[in-house]
Amino acid sequence: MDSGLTMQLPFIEPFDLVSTLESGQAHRWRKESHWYVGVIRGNLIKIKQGKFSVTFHSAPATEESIIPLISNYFRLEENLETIYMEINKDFHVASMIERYRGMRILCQEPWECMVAFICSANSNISRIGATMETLSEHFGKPITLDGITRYSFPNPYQLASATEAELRRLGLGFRAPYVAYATKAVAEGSLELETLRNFTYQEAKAKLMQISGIGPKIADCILIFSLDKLEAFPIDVWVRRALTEWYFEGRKVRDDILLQWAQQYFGPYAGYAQQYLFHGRRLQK
DNA sequence: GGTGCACCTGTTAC
DNA sequence: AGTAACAGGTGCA
Repeated sequence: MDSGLTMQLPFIEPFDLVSTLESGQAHRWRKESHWYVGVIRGNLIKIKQGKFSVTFHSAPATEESIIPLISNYFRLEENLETIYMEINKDFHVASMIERYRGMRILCQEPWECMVAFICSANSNISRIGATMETLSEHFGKPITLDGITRYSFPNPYQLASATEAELRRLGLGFRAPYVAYATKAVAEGSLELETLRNFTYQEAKAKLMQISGIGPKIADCILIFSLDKLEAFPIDVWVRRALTEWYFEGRKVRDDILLQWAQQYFGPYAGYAQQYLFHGRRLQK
């Protein structure tokens, strides 16, 4: 029953599965005994990290066939040590790197990532996950693995069958019209998310912010967590606290100024610095 | 061009 | 148990 495929650690060092999955990037991973269970692009995945290896099971795709997808999702080909050297500008970052060594930025499916972060506005981690699960159960397709059943995240056409009123009933609140509108834009082809990968950071961000419900913070989340823009630097309440307390002597500084400063200070991998500062500052509350 | 406030409603904090 | 404040922001006055 536990005869899954094993990946050896040397291949992916450093790697911290728990920090990666519990740092607020993805919202559908659930702990089931010693496994993390979630869905990646229509595949139900069980994954756990031992001392020397990472083990996973999958369905419907076989473990062997899904290695490239897993590798892409966790950015295993990325050299973290190089990135650490780039962003390690001071003892604040250094201590977070030391504490969460191996935490990786995920590469998620842009469409799902966009919906999740539109739903994140003025909400909380727990509720965002519940919302994503509700959408999946209502509009996705069931997938079963080792007796566990979860649902795929609905594609744009599946979710387009939901009316704004229905989304409100499912608990999206004031975000319902935003999700409905963004879904329509993707389903109709006026917003081509995958194309944004070829845009510059600024161009892609401007394009995303044309969508009602997507402001600078949510645009940056979509860009860093699904579109390979590692210079994106989402400024939420925790990052704002970390930056102003640690770098601006507690002064009140506008977000656009903070963003400009952070990208200049941390460089092309600023987004990685953001993730470590965010995670560290949020857990120390 | 910058600032302040309402927004749905589930969680969390007394 | 019951109530109030808050929550991974954004759009609009």
